[in-house]
Amino acid sequence: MLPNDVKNIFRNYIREKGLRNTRQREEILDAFFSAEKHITVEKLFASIKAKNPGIGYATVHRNLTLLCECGLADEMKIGRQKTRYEPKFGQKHHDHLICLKCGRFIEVNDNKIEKLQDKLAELNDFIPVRHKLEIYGICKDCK
Amino acid sequence: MLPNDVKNIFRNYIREKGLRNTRQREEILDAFFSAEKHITVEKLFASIKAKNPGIGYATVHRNLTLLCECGLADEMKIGRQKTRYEPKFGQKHHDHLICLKCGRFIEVNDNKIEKLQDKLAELNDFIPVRHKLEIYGICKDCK
DNA sequence: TTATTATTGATAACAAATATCAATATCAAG
DNA sequence: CTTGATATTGATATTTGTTATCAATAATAA
Repeated sequence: MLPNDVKNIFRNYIREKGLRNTRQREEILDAFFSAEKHITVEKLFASIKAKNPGIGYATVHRNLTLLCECGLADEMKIGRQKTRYEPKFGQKHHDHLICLKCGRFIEVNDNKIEKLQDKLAELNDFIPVRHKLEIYGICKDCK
Repeated sequence: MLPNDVKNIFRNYIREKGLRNTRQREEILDAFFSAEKHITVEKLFASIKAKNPGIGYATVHRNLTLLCECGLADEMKIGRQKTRYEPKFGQKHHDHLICLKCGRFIEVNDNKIEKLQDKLAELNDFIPVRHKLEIYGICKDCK
């Protein structure tokens, strides 16, 4: 079961934007937060369709976009793979170690690196807004 | 004019692989290293076509891939934009500050960050191979 | 010079993301 | 609770960027 706060953020966003809540939206929200992290539209669609064969691909896609807009998801494109979506709620920003063999994502965080990044930006007269750090390599299980 | 070393790397790679050199390949190599950095296939194609209307899109695309293979180019995908190619020769690895307003790329490097990344990987029993750091924000001209 | 075969250029095929649209569902207002 | 306006859905078409196909051509070694 997912935290009520998540549902509230979602419902409030919908209300504020003058959108409407639907059975499908709730379903997609639930499924997305229970599913594996870094999921593709295709996989999420399949998992929802298993319980509700009526669901449409476009609906899942559209609502993942909506989740990104309201800050509950992050879109990530890795190389030539299809777009993945990562649920986001409360948790701190993190970077990724990505295994070149098995494709596994490991979430990591290093405050020193973050600070140095800000310094690096400042040095270039650049106002940092967000960043993305991906380290590609071989994970411990694939060594 | 581009350094002879670049041409030699290219020609040697072609020879070693049992490929053949062509007028188009030389043209694309020249154009790529004279063009703006982080160029798309489309733009490079257009700029070559201006001088040589006979050139084909597929040829440009194929040979950018070839340049990546021989280490003279890097492919980069930013968000939902089309793939960009960055000429690479001699220069050290670098990261990018990317302006959210004008789209400008600023190349930066920080040795401390690189070292901390290696440490971070090691901490997770992960062998780093390469990485990508992109800081998105507002550049000094767009403030 | 010739034979072999890699390359080219035009275009088809492909895959993922996005747009279209008639049918349906939501929800505010009465 | 009903109703009307209109947002959403689901199926599918379209678009977009990338990659594959293939006959004609061109590069290289013998």
